Amino acid sequence: MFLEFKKEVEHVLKEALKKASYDYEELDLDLDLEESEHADIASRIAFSLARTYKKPPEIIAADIANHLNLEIPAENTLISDAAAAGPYINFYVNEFFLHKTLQKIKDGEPAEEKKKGKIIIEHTSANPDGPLHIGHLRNAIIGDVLVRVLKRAGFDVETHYYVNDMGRQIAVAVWGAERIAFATNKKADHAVADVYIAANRLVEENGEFLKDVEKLMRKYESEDEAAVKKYEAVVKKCLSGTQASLERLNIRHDSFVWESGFVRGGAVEEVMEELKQKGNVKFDGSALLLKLEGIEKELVIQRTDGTSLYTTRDLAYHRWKSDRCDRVIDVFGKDHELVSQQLTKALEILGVKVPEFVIFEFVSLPTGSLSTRAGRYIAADELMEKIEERAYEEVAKRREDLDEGKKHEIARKVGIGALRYDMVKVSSDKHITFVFDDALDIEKKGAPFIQYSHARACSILRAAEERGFSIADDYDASLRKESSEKELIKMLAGFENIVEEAASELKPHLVAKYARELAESFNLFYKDCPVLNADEGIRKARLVLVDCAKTVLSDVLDVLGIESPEEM
RNA sequence: GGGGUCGUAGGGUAGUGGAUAUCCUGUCAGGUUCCGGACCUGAUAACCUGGGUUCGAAUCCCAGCGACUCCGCCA
Repeated sequence: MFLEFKKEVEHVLKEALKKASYDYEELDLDLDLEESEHADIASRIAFSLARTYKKPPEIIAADIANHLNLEIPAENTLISDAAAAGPYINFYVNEFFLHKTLQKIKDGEPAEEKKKGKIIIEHTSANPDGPLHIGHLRNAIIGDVLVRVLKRAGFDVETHYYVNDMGRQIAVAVWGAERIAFATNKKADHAVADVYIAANRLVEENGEFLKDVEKLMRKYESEDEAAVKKYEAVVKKCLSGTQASLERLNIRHDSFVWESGFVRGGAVEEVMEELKQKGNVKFDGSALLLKLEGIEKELVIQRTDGTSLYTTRDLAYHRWKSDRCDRVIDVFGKDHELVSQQLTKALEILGVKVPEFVIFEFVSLPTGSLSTRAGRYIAADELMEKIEERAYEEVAKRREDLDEGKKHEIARKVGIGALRYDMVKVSSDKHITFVFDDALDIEKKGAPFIQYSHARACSILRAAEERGFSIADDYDASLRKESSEKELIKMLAGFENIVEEAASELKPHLVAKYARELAESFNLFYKDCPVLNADEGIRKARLVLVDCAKTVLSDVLDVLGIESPEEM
């Protein structure tokens, strides 16, 4: 509803500017509208007019305000009032706006198809040689929230997990599996990691083994049947574990795309040939280098022995993706920033539409940066386990009345929710230090705070039903007088706007911030405004509001990939 | 050495040119005859330094300092 309000403000303001003879169009000036704590929307245009018309902005603002025509019948406008406040022109919503906002939420999503095109988004894509750790978790959760935001904003979204099955690391793991048995009592990805780490040690100790590994890699690249079977067994085993972890986090990918497919299908070969023709390439011995504009270092696209490299294979993958959608989005760690630039330049040479990158900064531990080798990492599974345990303690403390199954279910929703919220609430270009105890501290104003508001709303609605109160449309909106109920409705009206913003700027943390503010707003309303104990008229009006708040709280949590428990 | 990102109360964090800088946490002081206190209210306390652009800078530019990171015929 906020967007409709903004449109009307634009219209009314433009009319006033014309009447007051300000040539904003000629001057190519923006109306400079912003949300503000002083008004529902404010315009700062007087500042920019001040220069041209050589008058103080306060005078101009007052002048424009005097020319505003707000004599519109109440059912045709969303504006109640507008006035100059110093150099600003402030606009306020009316009762009809509040009423329409609730009605729209109650009626649900309009059936109109708002197809905005197809997006392929790649995220997580961890090497299949071990379990996910907290670094991957940030990638996965940022990626998943972005997917949900974009879907909600009307895009057709397909999610990819790119499987790096051609690297040396995987080869070591596969080689290791030939001689070391997988532990049978461990989750699949953890069992693979054990073998990989043990194999790594062997290879480091004995140079002969390294040759075996390289032989295996060549066999795999040339599609040797036995090698392919061995690879598939190990990679699929590991991925099954990864998928289980992601599932637990409420994350699912639409498809897993194997890197090797692009080598085997000849796509990599094609890319290299085309780059030779279109790009500025040169040989260094028999290795092939590609000069990229604006990047100091040449990109090696073919090894001396003629085999392909990761980057080349990634180019083939991106071309393939690009043919299948309107926009390509990659969620990459900060360490891939240079790679992303190289990718972009090389794709431009190939005439392929370039991807958009969401780069997130690193996660480190208080003891230093993450390092699988040094054993400085926290496995995602371990973290989820611990946080659910912690959540269970909290639930058990508060809800002795519930049975075990119910308590565990709530603990799972609260624990995973807290984890997900923690990972998206911070802007992705911010480096974060992961402190285990802080993450486990569920008391902070994170997901549980928002879930609690939702549970409260549910609780009121449940009690209303028990007492036989119905949620009806025939309420009297004029009985709504408390500022906290009006503020809450305005917050509800802003939801779609926030989704749009998060989608266009690819900033998932905006949604997290909004969710918290909405919950805050609901809690203030809850404090100020009795619902069930109010007089019938007021009760009716407030029940509708509670119902709508519940809907939006649950919607925003869903966009964050967090479940909304009805009680907790 | 070269490039990039970041620097906001004791710790963490929002805010990409405009009104009194957001929120959490910490510390201190309060609040429930009422629908769930995982809640609410108040106090405390911050824009790294130095220049510049601008009517106006946390925000843009330059320099410095600090943190992290990238600069493989690895992935």
